[in-house]
Amino acid sequence: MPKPSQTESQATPADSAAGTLKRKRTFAIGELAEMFEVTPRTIRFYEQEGLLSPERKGQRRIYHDKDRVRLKLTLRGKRLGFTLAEIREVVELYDAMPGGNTRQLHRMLEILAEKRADMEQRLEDIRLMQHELDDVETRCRAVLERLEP
Amino acid sequence: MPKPSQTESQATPADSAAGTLKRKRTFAIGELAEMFEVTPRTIRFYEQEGLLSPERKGQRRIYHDKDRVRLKLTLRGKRLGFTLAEIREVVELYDAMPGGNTRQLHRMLEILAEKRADMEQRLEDIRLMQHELDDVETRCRAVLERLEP
DNA sequence: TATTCCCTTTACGTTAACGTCAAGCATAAC
DNA sequence: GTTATGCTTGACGTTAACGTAAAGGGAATA
Repeated sequence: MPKPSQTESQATPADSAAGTLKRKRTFAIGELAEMFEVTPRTIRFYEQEGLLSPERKGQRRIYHDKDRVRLKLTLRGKRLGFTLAEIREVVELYDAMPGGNTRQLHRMLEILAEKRADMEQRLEDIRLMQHELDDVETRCRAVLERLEP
Repeated sequence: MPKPSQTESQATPADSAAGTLKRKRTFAIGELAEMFEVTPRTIRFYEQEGLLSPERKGQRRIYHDKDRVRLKLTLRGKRLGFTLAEIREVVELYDAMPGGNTRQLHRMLEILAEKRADMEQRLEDIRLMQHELDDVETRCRAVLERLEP
C-alpha cells in the first residue's frame, strides 16, 4: 500500500452560508481528484467500470455530492482490499434497492453478511498484526539497548 | 478478495507424543500449500521474491516450522493489503536484526511506526465500513418489510 | 519393470488497476 | 484574437501476483 494517507481534506465548509443551501456545490473532475489524492484518470476509470455516473454539461463531467460520497466509499472499499468488481456489485444492488425485487434484496443481505464476516476476519488479522508489531519492536529496542548507552 | 477464509487447519497435533519433540516436523511444498489453501506456485513465487528460503534436500524443498510461520505472516500481510515488496523489506530487516547495525534497527522502528499508523487507518476504515453495512442492511430490511408480509 | 505421484525448472500468459502519451475542444484570461 | 488552462476521448504501456503448460527427475508402489 503506497498511499495509506487519505482523509479527504475538509474543503471550505463555507457552503451553509445562511441556511440550508447545500444542493449547490458541484465539482470538476480535477477538484475531486485533488480532494482524494487520486488522478482524474482513476476517476474516469471508475466511471468506465460502472462505479460512477456523473452528470454531463456538454462534454464535461459534473460531480455532485452524491458522486463525491460514492467515490469516497469506493476508495475506502479499495483500501479494505475489495476489488472494483466487488464494489460495483454492491453499488448496483444499492442503486436498484428502492424499486428492487425480493430476490435482489435477499442477494443484497447475503452480500452484506459476507462483507460483515470479512470485516471480522480483517479485525482479527489487524489484532494479530499489531501484536506482531509490538513483539518485533520490543526485540528491536532490546538490541538497540545493548548497542547504545 | 476472492478467498477471505484461511485459518490454517490445525493439522494433527500428534507430534508432541511423549515430551517436547517438536523440532522434527517438516513439510513438502504440497503439504504447506494445502495447509494455507494456496498453490505450490504461490509458495515458489514467494521464495523467488525473497520471502522464503527453505532448505533443500537434493532438489526438493523442505519447509521447517520457521518457514511455515513466515508463510503465515506473509499471507496475513497480504490479506491486510501489503505488497510482497513491503513484506519483504520487513522480513529482510527482521533477519538482519540480531547482528544488525544501528541504522538498520532505527529503520526498522521507523517502518514499525508506519505499519502501526497504517493499522489504525485500517481499523477506522473497518469501523466506518461496518456502519455502512449496518445502514444498508437496515434500509434493505425496511424495503423487504414493505414487500413481504 | 512399469506406472503413479509429487516434485523440479523454464517460460510464456493473464488480470486488475491504473499510467502515459496524443490530439483535440472550449472557455477564461490576457 | 490568441494564449493558457483544464477538460475530453482514444489507445497503448505497465506492474504485481500469480496461472498454466511443457518437459523431465526420482522414489515408491503395483
